[in-house]
Amino acid sequence: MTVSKTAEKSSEKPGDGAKGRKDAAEGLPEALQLGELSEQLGYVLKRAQLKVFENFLRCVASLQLTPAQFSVLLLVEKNPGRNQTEIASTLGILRPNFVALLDNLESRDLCARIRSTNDRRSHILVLTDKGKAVLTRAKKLVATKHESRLNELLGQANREALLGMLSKIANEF
Amino acid sequence: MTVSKTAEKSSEKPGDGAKGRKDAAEGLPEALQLGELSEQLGYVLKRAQLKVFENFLRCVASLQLTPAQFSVLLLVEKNPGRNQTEIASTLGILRPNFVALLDNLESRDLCARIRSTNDRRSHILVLTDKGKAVLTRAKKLVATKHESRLNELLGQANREALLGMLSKIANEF
DNA sequence: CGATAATTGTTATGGATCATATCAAATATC
DNA sequence: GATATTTGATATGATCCATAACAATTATCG
Repeated sequence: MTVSKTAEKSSEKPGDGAKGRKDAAEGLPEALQLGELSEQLGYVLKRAQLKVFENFLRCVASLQLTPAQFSVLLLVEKNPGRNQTEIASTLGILRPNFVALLDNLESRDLCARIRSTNDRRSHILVLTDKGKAVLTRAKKLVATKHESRLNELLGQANREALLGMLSKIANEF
Repeated sequence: MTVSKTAEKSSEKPGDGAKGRKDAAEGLPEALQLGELSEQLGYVLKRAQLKVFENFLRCVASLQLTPAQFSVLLLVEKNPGRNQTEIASTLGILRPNFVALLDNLESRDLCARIRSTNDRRSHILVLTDKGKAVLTRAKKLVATKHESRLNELLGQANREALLGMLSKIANEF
């Protein structure tokens, strides 16, 4: 967390090598220099992602939804009748790891597995009434508390540009 | 990983609800609709971050460096003489988890722990000669193969704008 | 048709990452 | 000098990510 605090005042020299500089006597904590790190795409991307997830969790804390769970609900709502493999793979989740995630949503009566009639191997996924209601509330919370935060921070135009560039990276990098 | 691959060999169908429609006869794979998911900041951020880390690993594969290890080397080079707690905390790494990371770098003779003379509790961190050489090569690989990829994809101006917005999110969200 | 291959959901499992509690040694504080 | 704090370290658990393997079902094709 305490990362890019952007070096406030480096009045003194940073590295003291091995010979002494009494910190307690001098007082200044002396922030580190990030240097080229702040220009590294991966570094800044990861930090931003952590902050965004953290904020997301706070915003929907009342509904007890993680970003992954929210994305599953969104995708199932938009594509009702798909099976586990389809939903999981489009989210980049491996099938084995998707089982526990679904178990959780199903145990909370947000989502249901239904045996397909034309392929009795697969489980068709649908949202329950409660799942739809929770998702609706989640969308509202995310829109008003989470995504709106971006507009305040970047402005509408920049926000759209950012999403566009990130999508491009996600798809074409 | 296999997310936005736009459904290659999935011989499935879209929403068939519970009643059957034979897919094998029809043919079309019919990709899922991402819907609002593609507008979710967290979703697209995470996907982009995974792609970028993946690409980073490929680019510096010859040096066997992870993004985290690279960031440690960069920060120690820029701030020689700092101790483990300082380096770890500015990277957002908890002290206990930083130990194994450092053990690795030290075992490969890229970094060294030196007992501080004025505080014999702390370990001063410095890069070894080999560490400096490896970091120099890593920087070159990252600049020419990794970061340059962004310019090709977004252009110089957009790349800078992207980094600026991500930094803002990382610091102010 | 029937033997074989492939798919679906699942379990088991291991690795990597992340967080907390705790400890000994050294230092700071009062 | 007694107590508290800091530093690096260990142990441990949670969570996430990836692979192998399995039973049930379906597809393939000889």
